[in-house]
Amino acid sequence: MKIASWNVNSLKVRQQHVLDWLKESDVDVVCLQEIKLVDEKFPTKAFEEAGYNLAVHGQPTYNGVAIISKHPLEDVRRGLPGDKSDDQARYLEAAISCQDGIVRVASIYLPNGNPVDTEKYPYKLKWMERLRKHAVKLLAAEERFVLAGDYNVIPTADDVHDAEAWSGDALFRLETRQAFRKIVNLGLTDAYRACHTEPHQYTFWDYQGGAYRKNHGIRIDHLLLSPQAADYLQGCAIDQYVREWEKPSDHVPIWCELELAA
DNA sequence: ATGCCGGGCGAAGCCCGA
Repeated sequence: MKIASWNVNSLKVRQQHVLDWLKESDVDVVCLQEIKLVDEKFPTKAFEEAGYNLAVHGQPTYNGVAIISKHPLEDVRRGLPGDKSDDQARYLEAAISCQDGIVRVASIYLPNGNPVDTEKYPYKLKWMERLRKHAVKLLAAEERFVLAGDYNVIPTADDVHDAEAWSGDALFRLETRQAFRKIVNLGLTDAYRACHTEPHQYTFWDYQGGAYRKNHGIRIDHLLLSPQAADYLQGCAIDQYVREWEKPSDHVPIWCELELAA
């Protein structure tokens, strides 16, 4: 089963990109972030006609996450537990069942957190702690799961073109990396790092200043696997070529393959 | 270079992203 994550930066603008990429990548499941749509405006028909099942947790203008799957979606959960006052659509979870078994998948759009001297940064850190607590609960079930998303976290200096320049940024500052490690160190596997050791592989390049041309990127989109899922990990890749399409998202898809039949 | 792009909203210019 191939499971992907992609921050599309507006599904309205990127709908055809997603349909084209689904066709050629042949992934089973893609977790989308920043769809920037309310549920009613989701292009349900286009994806259903292409043969996909959908779960959507939308919101006007900002945020919004979705899961698009060839296989049926069950036990859909909208929103990250732990704060009833949080109305930002950043978390969606569903169980995907195919003939070789079930994998629980979450689409995550973790808060950016900049500027760090505003309420945005503590919101990010609290959100990460809520995610950690939720991961503890998921792990207790001893199931296969993939937490896929735009984490807005640069895990190490190898995951950014200029670590010095990013040292104070909400995506890279020490507290952020510590909070991320607290999640990973519960026993999750960063699928990309489990399959690749080479540094400076990125999933995001800013639109500004020719960042893509200069390869000034960051690796912030991650697939975190439970031990039960990591046992079946066969490969992981970043589809960087999508960044060269006409009017691209600033993020590219990342996917992993679980060989469930093995 | 915390706004150089690019999107939303809505019809000009501000808010937001990373």
